[in-house]
Amino acid sequence: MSASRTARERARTELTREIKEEARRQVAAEGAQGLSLRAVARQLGMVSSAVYRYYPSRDSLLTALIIDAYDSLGAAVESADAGQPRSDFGGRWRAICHSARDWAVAGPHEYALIYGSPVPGYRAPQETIAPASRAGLILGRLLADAWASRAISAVPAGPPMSPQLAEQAATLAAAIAPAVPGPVVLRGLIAWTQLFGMISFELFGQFVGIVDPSDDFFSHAVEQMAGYAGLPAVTVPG
Amino acid sequence: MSASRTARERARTELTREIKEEARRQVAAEGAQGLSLRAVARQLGMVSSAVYRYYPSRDSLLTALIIDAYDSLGAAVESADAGQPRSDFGGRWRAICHSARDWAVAGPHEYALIYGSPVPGYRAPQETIAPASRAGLILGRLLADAWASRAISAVPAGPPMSPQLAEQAATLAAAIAPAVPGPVVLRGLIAWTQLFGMISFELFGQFVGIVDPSDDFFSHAVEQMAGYAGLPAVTVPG
DNA sequence: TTCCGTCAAGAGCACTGCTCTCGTTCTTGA
DNA sequence: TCAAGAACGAGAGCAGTGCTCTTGACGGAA
Repeated sequence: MSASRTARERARTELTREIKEEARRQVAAEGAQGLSLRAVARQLGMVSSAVYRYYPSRDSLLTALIIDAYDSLGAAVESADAGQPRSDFGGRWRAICHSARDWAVAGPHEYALIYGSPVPGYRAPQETIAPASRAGLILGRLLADAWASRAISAVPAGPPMSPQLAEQAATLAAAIAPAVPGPVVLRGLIAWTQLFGMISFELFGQFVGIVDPSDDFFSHAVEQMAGYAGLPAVTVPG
Repeated sequence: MSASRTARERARTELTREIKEEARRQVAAEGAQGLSLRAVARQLGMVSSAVYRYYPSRDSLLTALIIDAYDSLGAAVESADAGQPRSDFGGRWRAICHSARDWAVAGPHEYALIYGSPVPGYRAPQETIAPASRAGLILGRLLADAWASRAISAVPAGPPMSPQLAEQAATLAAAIAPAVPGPVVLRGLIAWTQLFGMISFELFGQFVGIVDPSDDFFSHAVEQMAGYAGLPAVTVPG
């Protein structure tokens, strides 16, 4: 009842953390498939049923790991973005892309956890959507900054948008990049899907025998998509 | 000894096929995780150990399904491409993209099988790489046709390629799109990764609350990437 | 001190992939 | 034609899984 919690509460939060960390180790080593509650319990010197006092099911433990993974990626992207001059929009875009890829390559199983195929009967719970959008928010802020300082000025010509798509783009802009026109936001989203398509292809083996290693291709594509999204490219502005 | 095989051989190929089909049903319904050799055996009225006479392991059965999935996707893309006038390069690109997406949406679990995270300790065997490249070959042929008929003429300006990337692009061009310059092939590959990034995002729930439904966004992005890759867009040529 | 809630432990259920053995059946070569 | 041998289905069994239930001990609050 004092300022510090009771011994029981401290033990509880401590064990909850230890279980999650051991689970993360297993996922990092073997993938989500290799996560076994019994193995976690064994490693921690407890019996399997005891783990259920802390996580009601295997899925809930997996959800905790998913949230952590989203957060970890978001933090990596955030710090990469923050490491660039705020007005160097091309540099920020490159930093964002490369930090996402580096994060994924460093922990492919954790990447697969969030951007791979969803696990069996798993449905993303509500608690995951906020952390999931964290990385995307950085891109939105970059677009907003670039637009506000007129680094992106001309609304690109392109095929006309359907009313539904225009509304979706407006809603998305309002959520992550206020005042940025729909077409610009859409270009950003297209570049975003290209980025993660590329990371997935690399990590899931689709580039083997095509572009392997794919470092140079990645950098090249990031540069190309910067230009496509209206952000200044590295040397050749057009 | 006659022209037709023995009864045993016929029974064997028949049962092999039935096992695979039942397995495909299970994967389509529950995902790869839900594939159980015992359940397959039960459904076919045999004992579980008998299945091992036909597929030496669960992974080998999964590999057979993966090959079939690649082939099925390849066939869908091929027929969509063939359904367009050979010189309508924009139409062929759109048909390829939409057929790939339609195929994926119709069987999301089969899509996840080949473009999702690889299963546990699974390493893609040699037999999968040929079927895996089938869909990509169609894109290569499209690029080659478009280039040969000068529908793509100007080699796009862009950031310089590293020697390694240039060599990779040349090798790739030689394999799937002879005579097409590296930068054009690279643009095609970037558009290709964007396409599958988009399909994965849609199927794996990353578009929920962003662009949902994503039909219009998909069509829009396909159009944009057509322009990016140098293929004629639907109405606005620039 | 009493007493209730939390806890670890263990047994147990239903399931999995996979292996081994045991008869039976089909195929092939002499 | 007939026997050797390969292929086959059936069953038991092993080691592992997620999860549930009960039991008994312990800690913290009244």
